[in-house]
This record gives sequence, structure tokens and C-alpha cells, in this order.
Amino acid sequence: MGEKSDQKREYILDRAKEVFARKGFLQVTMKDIVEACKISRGGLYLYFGSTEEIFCAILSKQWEEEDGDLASNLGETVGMADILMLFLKEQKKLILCKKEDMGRATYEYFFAHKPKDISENILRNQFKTAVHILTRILEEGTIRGEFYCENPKQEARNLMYSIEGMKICSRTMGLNESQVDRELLYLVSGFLIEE
Amino acid sequence: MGEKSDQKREYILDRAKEVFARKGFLQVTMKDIVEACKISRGGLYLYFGSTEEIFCAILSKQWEEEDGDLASNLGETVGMADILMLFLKEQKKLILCKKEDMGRATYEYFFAHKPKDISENILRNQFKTAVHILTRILEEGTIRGEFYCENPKQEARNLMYSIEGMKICSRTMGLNESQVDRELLYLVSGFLIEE
Amino acid sequence: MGEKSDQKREYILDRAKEVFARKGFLQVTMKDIVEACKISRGGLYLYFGSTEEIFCAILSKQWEEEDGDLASNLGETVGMADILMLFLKEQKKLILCKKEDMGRATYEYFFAHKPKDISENILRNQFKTAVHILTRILEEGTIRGEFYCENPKQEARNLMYSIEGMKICSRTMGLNESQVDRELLYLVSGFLIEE
Amino acid sequence: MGEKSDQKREYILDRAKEVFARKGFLQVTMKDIVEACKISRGGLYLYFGSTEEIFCAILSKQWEEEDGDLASNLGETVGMADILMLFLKEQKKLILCKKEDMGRATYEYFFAHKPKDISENILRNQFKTAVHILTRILEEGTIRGEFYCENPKQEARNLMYSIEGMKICSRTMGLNESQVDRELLYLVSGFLIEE
DNA sequence: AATGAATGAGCCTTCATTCAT
DNA sequence: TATGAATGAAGGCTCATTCAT
Repeated sequence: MGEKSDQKREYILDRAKEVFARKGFLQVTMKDIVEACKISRGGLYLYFGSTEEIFCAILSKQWEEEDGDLASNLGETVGMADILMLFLKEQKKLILCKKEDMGRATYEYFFAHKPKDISENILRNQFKTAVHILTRILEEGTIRGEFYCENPKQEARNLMYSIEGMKICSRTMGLNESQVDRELLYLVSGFLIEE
Repeated sequence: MGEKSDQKREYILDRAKEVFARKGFLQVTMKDIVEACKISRGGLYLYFGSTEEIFCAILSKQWEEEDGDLASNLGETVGMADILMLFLKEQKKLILCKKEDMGRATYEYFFAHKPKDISENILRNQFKTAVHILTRILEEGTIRGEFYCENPKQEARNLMYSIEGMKICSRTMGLNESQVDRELLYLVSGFLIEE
Repeated sequence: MGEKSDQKREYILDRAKEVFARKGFLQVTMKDIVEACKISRGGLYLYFGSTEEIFCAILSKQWEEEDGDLASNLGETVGMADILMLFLKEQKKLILCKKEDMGRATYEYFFAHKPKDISENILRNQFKTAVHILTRILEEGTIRGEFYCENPKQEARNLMYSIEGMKICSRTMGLNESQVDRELLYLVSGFLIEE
Repeated sequence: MGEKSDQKREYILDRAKEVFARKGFLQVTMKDIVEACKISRGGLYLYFGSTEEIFCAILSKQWEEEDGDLASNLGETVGMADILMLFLKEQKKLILCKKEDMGRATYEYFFAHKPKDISENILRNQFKTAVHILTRILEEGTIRGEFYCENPKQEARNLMYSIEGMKICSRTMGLNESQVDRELLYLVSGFLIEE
């Protein structure tokens, strides 16, 4: 066990992630993952007992990795507006499904698994973290005179709900880049002070 | 044929709708619907060939029925702010899943059925219609001096994206009424002129 | 459903009984029964959900059928010794597994399914019924002067335990007819009055 | 090899015995035993190739150990009635499953493995030995005037069949201590001379 | 000797779909 | 039209057994 197993575990999670990205959560079977991994049925069960277990493992891993991506840059000498743009650019990718991510799978998973232990809900945590980062950006930007924003926290929340809305609209009814740009621009224009 | 068949068709759709509202789209089987309808397996197949067919039929029906619910009131003597509140109240119900609707099922369905024929995409049409109605409300309200809104169309879009975002957040991570109220209030405060 | 189904149900039970008689209980799979019945996998599940369910159905059926086989003859003009011999002859068949019965399967089943609801335990009921019948035979025979038996109930119990013992010995270590005869003769000799 | 291996062999048999006592024979898997032994899968296969092999090894070992437990006491100055009581007390424990023994497992094993090589059948040997011991007890007791028994061998056989019957009844339909006592008392009363 | 990862066969169960009535 | 029995494919899970280390 140990090192070798961990490696294979990671390998399985990586392959499985591709499968989830392609098929969502509900329609993925253990067989799908077995085939994607090119291992035996029994082999997979050595590591994970169900698609749910695999899915949760991927979410956890992702959560750990993402930690403090943007947050670290706060307080640097870069302009807050730039950081905000960086943040929105990332979100835009997610909205437009540029990088085949697990968005759909995640939605499907949490549709069916209502938040029992609310603190355990990764989606919630992700959302809260995003709001937190945005709030700090808005606050700092306001202090520096780059933004005009009376209620940064609320504004941050508003931004995130809109972005979530676009994510879902993009996946269910299709959105193109210019539509997203237009909307993001409008959102930002509410507090951005043009030079 | 004819009338009698139509009646049964409607009956099936009504029962099926309850099932979809309860279980989403992907996890509903023909068996589930057969049982909900208390008809025979073969009987169901006389009317519909798959869950997808049934689901689409429900969506179409719904679309026809909803048509011009609110739109009809526009132009009446009631205040636009009141109409807006009525509209938001309806949306709030959907966000909080007060009336067990097919929200989740619809998301699941359109996740998997990417908008091929875009004009056929009902979600898109619903969204566009909602934006259209909101736009008219905002325009009329602005004319009447109830709102201050420079770009009603864009504002309407923004509102709808936020609302979509809340819908999804409510279903996946849980939202309570006060959270929704706070957000809606904030959104409206951007253009509502207080007396 | 109804008649037709009942017929098939019986058919399945009959085939399954052969399987249980051959393989015991624990080693019988749904697949075995499917094959014995020459029906489809799903077809079997239409009638029974598990080997246990099938097994219990067979036991119940058997229990109903056996009812009052010997008991009916009591009180006739035949000699009690003759009736006793008839009874023992039946038991001898079971001991020697002359008719491939479900003895082994039944033991295996009740080994694993400890008597929760004791009154429901068919083995117990069968045993009690046998003891009851024997008791009546002994009582009546004593009255008629064919037997000398101070405690018919206890003697009946003793007989049945010995017979049970022979059943198990026959199945596990092998017994031949003369061994059984010798033992039964000895048992009977304890209360039989020779002419 | 040699000593060390033997030690491990014994260790495995001891753990396996517990498993068999708990689950019978048929439902025990190699996996169960591997887990009970806390050794590796491959490790177990170095010593035994199947559950059957393990089970037989346990039976053999047991047989060797039990040898002449009671037999040794015969001829002492103790009363034969006392020795008989000792013997019956042991049997009572087995009947009531006081010490979790391999009774059920043994039955299950011999149900499926019909006595091919009859002399090899351990159950048979155990039974014969028990009968032999009982016979000697009865003979000696009769000589000493403690018992009145015309046919000790046959009486011994009868006793053992009854005891076997109670064992099986206890395991399949449940017997309590007083029921066993009553039956044993009745059996003994047939030849015991009260002072 | 010993390990334990890996394989693949085998059984379980559920459904979509067909078809004789 | 309507029924529901029947089929068989698909996916889930567990183990006996092997084998590289």
C-alpha cells in the first residue's frame, strides 16, 4: 500500500474526473470508470466503493488544491481592478465551459444530495470563499479609490449570484462569449470608477 | 381516439410531472411513471416512447399554459412597482422550491441535451420571455417615474441571471428566505425610486 | 394475473423444490432456479425476490398439504400398532432420504435463520404436530391394551428426538435400513405389548 | 519450514475455527479467514488451498485432541452414575450451544460431502466413539448394580440418537435448558436404579 | 515465506421494451 | 386500445485465485 496505492488512487481520480466532466454525475457507472482507467472491475472496488465515493474524493482533492489561488495576491502592489479582472476571467472560463470541468456533475450531485451537514457542503464553501475574496477585493479597491462601493459584501454576493446564473444558463441554454462579456461589464460598471 | 386519448395523455403528463418534480429527470424510469399513473406498462408505450418524450411534452404544455400570465397586466392602472413585486414574488417561490416544480428535472434534462436547435430550447425561450417582460416593466416604470433605469434591457438580464443563480444555489447548497429577500431587495434598490 | 400466474407460481415452486432437494438451501442461487425453470432472469423476479422467499413459499405450501394426513385415521377400527407402524414407515423414508426431500435444505435454512418469531417456525410446528399425533396414538393404544405406556407425551417426544437424530445421522454419516430398523424396533419395544 | 510453519498453521486453524463456529461452513469464504487471521491473502494460500481443506484440518486436529477424554476415567472408583452424568452434562452443553462450537459447520460440511470413504468420516467416528464410551459406562454400571440395562450397546445408541436429535432441534427450532433436562432425565430413568 | 494488488468470473437486481391476448 | 407477463441487456458487487515483488 502506501505510495504505490496513492499513485493509483490519483490515477483513478484523474480518469474518473474526465468521465464526470463528460457525462455528469448521475449517468456515470462504475463500469464507465473501470473502462476509462483500463483496470478490472474488482480492481476499482479496491480503491472506491461507488461513483459517489469517487466523486467526493475528486471534490475534496479539488478543494484542497484550489485553496488560496487568488487570495495570495491580495495586498500586492497590483491594482485591485486588475485582480478583479483576473478573477472574472477565471469565472468566465467556467461559465463558458472552456476547461471541461465537473460543473454539470457537481450540480447533478448536489441536486440529489441535499445539504445535510451544511458545513460539509463543498459547493457552499466554494461560494462563500469566492464571495469572501470578492469582498476583500472590493473593499481594498474602494479604499484605494479604484471602486465606489457602499456595501462590498452585498455587491460581492450579487456578483456571484449573477455569475452562478450565467454558469447555469450557459450549460442549459447556451451563452456565447460576447453575452458573458456584456453582462460582466455591466456588473462591474456599477462600482468601477473609470479613469 | 381523439378526445378520449387526449384526456389520458393529459392524465399521464400530470402524473409524470409529479414524478419529475420529485426525482429530477435522469433518475426517472418508465416504470416510475407507469406506477404513478397506475396503468399498464404497454399502455404507457401507446402514448409515449421514453421518459424524454414525456418530459418534452410536459415542457411544451407548460410553455403554452404560462404564456402571457403577467404580460396581460402590463398597461393596467396598477403601479409598475407592484407588478414588479408580483413578478419577484413568483420567482421567489421558484427559488425556494415552495411549489415542487420541475426545476431540477429541467436542469438535468438540458444539461444532457445541449441546445442543438437553439430556437427549440424552451429554457432559452422562458428566459427570453422573462427578460422581455421585465424589460417592459422597467421601461414603463421608468416612464412613470417609479424607477430610474438607464438600460432596462440590460438591467432585466442582470436581474434574471441573479435569479437563476439563486435558483441553483438554493437547490444545491440551500438558501433561506431572508437570504433571498436581502438579495432581491439589493437588486431592486439599484433602480427603485423610494417615495 | 390470477389463475395463470398461480399456475406459474406453482410451476416455479415445483422446479425450485427439486433444486433445493439437490443442493440444499445455501448453495442455491436465483440463477439455478431460473435455469431449472427455463425462464428468464427477470421472469423469476416477477414472482419471487430471493431464494429465501421461494424456499419459504415451498415450506408453507408443504405445511398446508401435509395437514391431517395421518390424524384423520385416528379413531378408526384399525389397530393402533398398525397406525404406529404406518407413521414410522413414513419417518423411515425421511430418515433414509428415500424420497429426495428438502430435509437438508430445511436444516440449512433454519441454521442460519434463528427462530425469531417462534410461532412462525415451521420446523417447530412440524415437530410439535408429529409429537401430538404420536401422543394420541400412544394414548389410544394404551387404552386399547396394545401398548403399555405411562407417559405417552414424554414417550412421543423421546421417539421424535431419536428419529430426528437418525435423520441427521443418515444425512451426515450414513445409515442403512437395517440400522434404522433395529433402532426403531428397540424404541417401540419399550411400550409395545407383544401378543 | 518445520516448526515455525506448524505454529502458523495452528494459528490459522484456531482463528478459522472461530469463524466456522460463527458462520457455519458454507458461508465462510477464504476472505473471512484471511481477515480473521490478519494475514495476507497469498499467505493463507501457502498453507491451505480452500475452506474445505482448512475445515478438514480443524476436524482432524479436534479428533486427535478429544481422544480418550472421558474414557480414561472408566474403571476408577467413582460411581458410574456420576460418570454418566458428567458425560450428559458435556452433551447438554453441546445441545444448548453453550460453547460456540463447530456443530452447525460440521453438519453443513457433511450434508454436502456425502460419506465417500466411510472410515474417514469423522462424524461417524465421533458417534461410534461416543456410543462405545456410553456402552462401557452402562455395562460397568450394570455390573455394579447402579443401572439395569439388558442391552447396553443398543441403549447407548438410542441415547446418542436422542442427543443428536436434540442438538439439531436446538439449532433449528430452539430448545431451552428445562426441555433438555426433562428429556435427558426420561432417557436415564429407563435404566437408572434409584437408591 | 509473505505480501497484497490485480484479475475476472459469477451472481444479484432492475428496467426498457416487446408481444400475445 | 389496453394489459401485464416475459425477456435480456446492463450495471452492481464479491470472491477465489494468481503473481510480481
